[in-house]
Amino acid sequence: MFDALGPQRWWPGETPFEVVIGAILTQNTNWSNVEKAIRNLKAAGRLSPEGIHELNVTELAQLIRPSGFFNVKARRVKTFINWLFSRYEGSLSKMFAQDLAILRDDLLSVKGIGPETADSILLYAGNFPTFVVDAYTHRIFSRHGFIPEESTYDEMKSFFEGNLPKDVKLYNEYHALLVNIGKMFCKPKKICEPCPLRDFL
DNA sequence: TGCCAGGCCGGGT
DNA sequence: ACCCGGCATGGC
Repeated sequence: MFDALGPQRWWPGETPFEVVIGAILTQNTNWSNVEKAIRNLKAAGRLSPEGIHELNVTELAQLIRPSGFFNVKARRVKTFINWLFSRYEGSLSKMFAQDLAILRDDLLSVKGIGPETADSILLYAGNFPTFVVDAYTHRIFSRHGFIPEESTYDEMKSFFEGNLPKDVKLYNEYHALLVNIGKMFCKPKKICEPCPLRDFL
């Protein structure tokens, strides 16, 4: 895949905090919509833990409106920020100073942060070696018979971590390539025949 | 035009 | 323990 597509410049966030917020906003959402929401936050001078902490949920919801599901996401972002302040004094650096396994469980305890969002935060903002599974990963590998269709998130994560060297750069690039390839060739109700991905896998 | 997007939660069975 | 609807904007 890498030979065919090259490096993906994945998650072009300027700061770890921007990546974290993007990870929540992009839940089941096109990235171009998320970019608009991030631009709004930036333009309003609110793209920081303190900046968001001082907003109420309604104000935040208006700023992130283009990202869709803005009411739920505003609550999720606020919940995360409140948690960040109560647990890590509002500091991502302190948060990322935790051990991987502990921090992952910690993140999963925050309402609105599921396994993919947690792993995205850990890998793309914190540079931890944790593999990110998403809908494309599942679709591509189950359709090709590498994993059962009914695999759980953690089963798939273990599958990839068990078959790949534990390497942050590799995990980063691999997930990015899967998503971008999936966008082109692996839609939910359009099964390509023959599948162009055969050669990659 | 309908389909799709880098999920997750909560309620009903 | 599953299954399923709700959440909502924007691009093609």
